[in-house]
Amino acid sequence: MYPMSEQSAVAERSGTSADVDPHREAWISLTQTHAAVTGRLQEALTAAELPPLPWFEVLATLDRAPEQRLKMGELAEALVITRGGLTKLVDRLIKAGLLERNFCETDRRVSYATLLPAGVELLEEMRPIVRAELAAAFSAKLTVAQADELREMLDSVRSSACGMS
Amino acid sequence: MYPMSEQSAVAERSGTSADVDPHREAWISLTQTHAAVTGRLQEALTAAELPPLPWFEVLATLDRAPEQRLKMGELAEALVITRGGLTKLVDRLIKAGLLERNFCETDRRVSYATLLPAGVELLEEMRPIVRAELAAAFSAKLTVAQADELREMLDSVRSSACGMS
DNA sequence: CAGAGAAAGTTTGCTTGTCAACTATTGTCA
DNA sequence: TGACAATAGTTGACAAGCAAACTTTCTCTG
Repeated sequence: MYPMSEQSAVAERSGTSADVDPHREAWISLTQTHAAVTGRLQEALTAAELPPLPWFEVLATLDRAPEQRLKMGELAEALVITRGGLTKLVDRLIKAGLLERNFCETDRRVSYATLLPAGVELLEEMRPIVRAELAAAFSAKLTVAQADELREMLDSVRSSACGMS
Repeated sequence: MYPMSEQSAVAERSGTSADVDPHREAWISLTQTHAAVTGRLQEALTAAELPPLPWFEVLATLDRAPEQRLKMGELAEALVITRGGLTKLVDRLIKAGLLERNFCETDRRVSYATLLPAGVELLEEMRPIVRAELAAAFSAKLTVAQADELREMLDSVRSSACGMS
């Protein structure tokens, strides 16, 4: 990915400040890895003529939820996107017949996004592709235990990032 | 972040397939952590009335490069964005007087994005904010050694993801 | 050397998500 | 109770990035 022949030159510049901040290095890796894996997943889904990755995230998140439904706010938080963004995203999935919007009786402000059978069906179709790509990316060089360790570290960082906003 | 009171219910749904795939769990953590930290960085930069995060990434990447300049293609790859996307991004930075576009003598197809003094200046202004946010997110619960370990794991995953495209 | 093909960048059209404003409902407390 | 604040969600305008088509330049082969 990187031009390896120039890597050392890139890294050894006489920078303006004391170089190689381990946090920044870790952050760069996080960013690039996220982008790389996301790209691969997208690519695989497109190649299989399936909907884009955010659709999968919605379906998978709802599938794991208690009644296969979630408040819009909860779903937005789980996907880490804006509420406004989620409204439109859900609109698209509803238009595709995968989801349904329900309104709460006790609190008429809240609305639920509910998974429909067609959504489950599509999810089952997308899952193997996603699973295969993730397996290729993760288990190629990481054991299951390491993957778990990775997850724990990431969760630590996330909790730090979320806590003090 | 998650509604903890319902977490067990969410996790223990009688799913359609054998639940808790460690890879998927790790991937979810990766996604959410990335989004959370990115959000915090954005927020901090906006609060300081500074340009958005992608601008910092461009400046920081060029600053580390040999002559403080990079081919458009190399830069796009380092930032993991499309070349088309980078063209516009660089256009904006040039319009802001932070970068300069140079053309190669020996190969007139390539063009370089070169950091200008104003860009270095702005970078120095942004760096402490970014550094502080990353420190808050990472060093709160991770030692330096752990951060390094995290980076290594992420790099493994990235190399797997990049290798077979 | 000519011409097909590859490579580097840019441009165009479109999708997607964010931000801020807005509506509607609920909670609070004086 | 009644007004004011808080919460949930939606909407509209806008910005940012992607995909694909296109231009230019280089490379390689016959």
